[in-house]
Amino acid sequence: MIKLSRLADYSIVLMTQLAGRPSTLMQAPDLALVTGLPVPTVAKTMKQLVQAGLVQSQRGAKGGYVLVRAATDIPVTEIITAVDGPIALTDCTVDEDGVCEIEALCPTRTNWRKINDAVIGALREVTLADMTPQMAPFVPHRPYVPVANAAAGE
Amino acid sequence: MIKLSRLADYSIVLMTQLAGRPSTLMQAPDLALVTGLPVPTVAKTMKQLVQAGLVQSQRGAKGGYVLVRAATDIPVTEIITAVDGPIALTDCTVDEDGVCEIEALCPTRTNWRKINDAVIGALREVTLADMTPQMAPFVPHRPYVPVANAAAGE
DNA sequence: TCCTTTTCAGACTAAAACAGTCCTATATAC
DNA sequence: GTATATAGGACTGTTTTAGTCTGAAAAGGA
Repeated sequence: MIKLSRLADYSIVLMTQLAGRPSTLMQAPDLALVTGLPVPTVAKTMKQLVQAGLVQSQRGAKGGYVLVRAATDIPVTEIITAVDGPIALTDCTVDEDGVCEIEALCPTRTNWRKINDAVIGALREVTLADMTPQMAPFVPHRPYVPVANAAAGE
Repeated sequence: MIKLSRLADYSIVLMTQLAGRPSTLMQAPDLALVTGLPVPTVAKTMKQLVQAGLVQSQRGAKGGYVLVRAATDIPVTEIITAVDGPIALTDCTVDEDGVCEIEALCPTRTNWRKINDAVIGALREVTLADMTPQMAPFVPHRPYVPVANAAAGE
């Protein structure tokens, strides 16, 4: 079914949120609120994006996340790779010298690489900016209420 | 990591074997021998290729499998789809009307479809013939020995 | 300086997807 | 009629993945 992981999907959505509000520090709970994703999942994903150097983080009070580069400079391949690892349709295409145990019987290896490159090429054409259409004008201040209190308040 | 399933990979390998010996009836054990794959796995994969109409099967003694069309007429997408189902990078791209629960918050859906089409386009360029380079000239008659006997023979 | 807020790092658990195997039924050739 | 092959489906074990949780580190403000 050739699909990318759900986390990679999330990461694109999160990145578009950051892209829609350039130079605005957004915190994990904010992003969770805006995207509808659970906070821990957002945190986990953002972690990976920071490590990949796509997002800059600021710790501590008034912390949050910002894009490092402009959205037009970020191909979606880079986001996907950051979360899912290198794009490789088959195991053959991962290493130069195949670890493929049936390599001798698999004359299609070089052709796989061609296909792989074609897919990567198709993905590299698209930037984060292309994925960021109309966007809500600003970050709503979040009416964040701890669950326990919220339940008690009802 | 955007990868196709191992079964899809196998199916390409198996198809190239059939493509290399046009109009030759090959049996599951033969294909297993040539590819190095276990027989049950070959059988399972061939089953799906037959159902997809890519391969014709003949039951009974002297049975086996043949390609229905010429290798040049079979895009790899079709093989992959037969085994893995439709190519869909995200769940968004599967249906027309999204079943996506965060659809309202996901303005990237149409853009995903563009990316998806780009990938499919890249894959459609490649036919089975492109994946079938040099091939062993004929089907070796198989020196098939049941495992038990083989062990006893050693 | 201390306390609060927020990210960082890693481990852990549960669930889903997948590969692979096996058994029985059906069709064909001799 | 018997031997040989595929067809169809169910089943199991493994791997991958999603998601959660806990403690540590860093920054801001009182």
